[in-house]
Amino acid sequence: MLRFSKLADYAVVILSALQDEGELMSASGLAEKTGLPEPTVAKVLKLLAKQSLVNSLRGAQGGYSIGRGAAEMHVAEIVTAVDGPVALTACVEGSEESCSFSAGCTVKGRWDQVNVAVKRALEQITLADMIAPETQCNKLRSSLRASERDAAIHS
Amino acid sequence: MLRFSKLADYAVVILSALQDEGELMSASGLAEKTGLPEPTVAKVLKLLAKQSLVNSLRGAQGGYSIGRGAAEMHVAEIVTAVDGPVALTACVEGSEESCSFSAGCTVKGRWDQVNVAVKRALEQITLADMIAPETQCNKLRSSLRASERDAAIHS
DNA sequence: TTAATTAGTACATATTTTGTACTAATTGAA
DNA sequence: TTCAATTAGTACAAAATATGTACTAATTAA
Repeated sequence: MLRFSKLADYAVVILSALQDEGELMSASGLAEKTGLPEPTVAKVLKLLAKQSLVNSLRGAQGGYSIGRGAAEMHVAEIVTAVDGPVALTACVEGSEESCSFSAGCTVKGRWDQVNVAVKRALEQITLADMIAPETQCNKLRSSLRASERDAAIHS
Repeated sequence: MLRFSKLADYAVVILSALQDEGELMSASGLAEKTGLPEPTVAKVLKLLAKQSLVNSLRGAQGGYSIGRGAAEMHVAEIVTAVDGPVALTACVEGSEESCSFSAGCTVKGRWDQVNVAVKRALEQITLADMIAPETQCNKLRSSLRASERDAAIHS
């Protein structure tokens, strides 16, 4: 099925809420605003803070603020921050654990290009795209045009 | 982490083996050739057959053959066949189950474009790309043959 | 010093994936 | 016709993973 974890979903919702607010917000405040369970929000925020996608401020009156503009924040980063690096199968180059069937394996290391392709796709969509309605359609249309061009060339 | 299931990995290995052989092969034969456990191979083949990525022939002397040329078989199809449709989160348009937090959710349905982008990326890579003309094994074999020839000539 | 707040870690539960087993249906051949 | 080989379909136990929660430590403004 190839899916992201729910945490990635939450992360986007939380970042969106944070950006919407614009100012420092506590984890509990964000939980209230988003309607997500507080411990989960806290967990996601910690993960995002580790990658500097949000700035954290400890202590009383502390809280979180968004780390950078929504247009400069790629989906790839967000997903990676909460779910770890994009590595679609065990059979990727550089992976420590070699699969036990490698002897007869004709596609060893070939998932690499798939990884790269997916990663690239995720890098071309930003948080801003996910929040703003117009940008989304425009981007879709233009990438559709691009792939139609490609198809025309290759055929 | 965003990963494919192992089944998708196996599917590619099996299809590759099937294509390499070129003729009708039984599930057990493929299991032997690939080194994968037989029940797993059988399971994958059933899933692939359902989507016509392999042709199945029942009965004695039956088996599986590849459904179409490797260059016409996209990774997207293979992954979809074994893992189900690409649907990265519950929050995709058309999804029956609306998430329980949709009230405060500002990114409702926005994962759609991410889905589309990933799907498109997977559609641009074929089984042929993953097998690649010169696999490591082929390279090894051919260089081995070459050195054997050299040895014969020089002796 | 105290209260508020994040950081880090560990863990029980729920869910999903994985691998296997079993039965039914189909087909070629003796 | 009957048998043996083989796929189709389904169900399920075990393993792996994700999820949500709790707890303790560290930090900081008042």
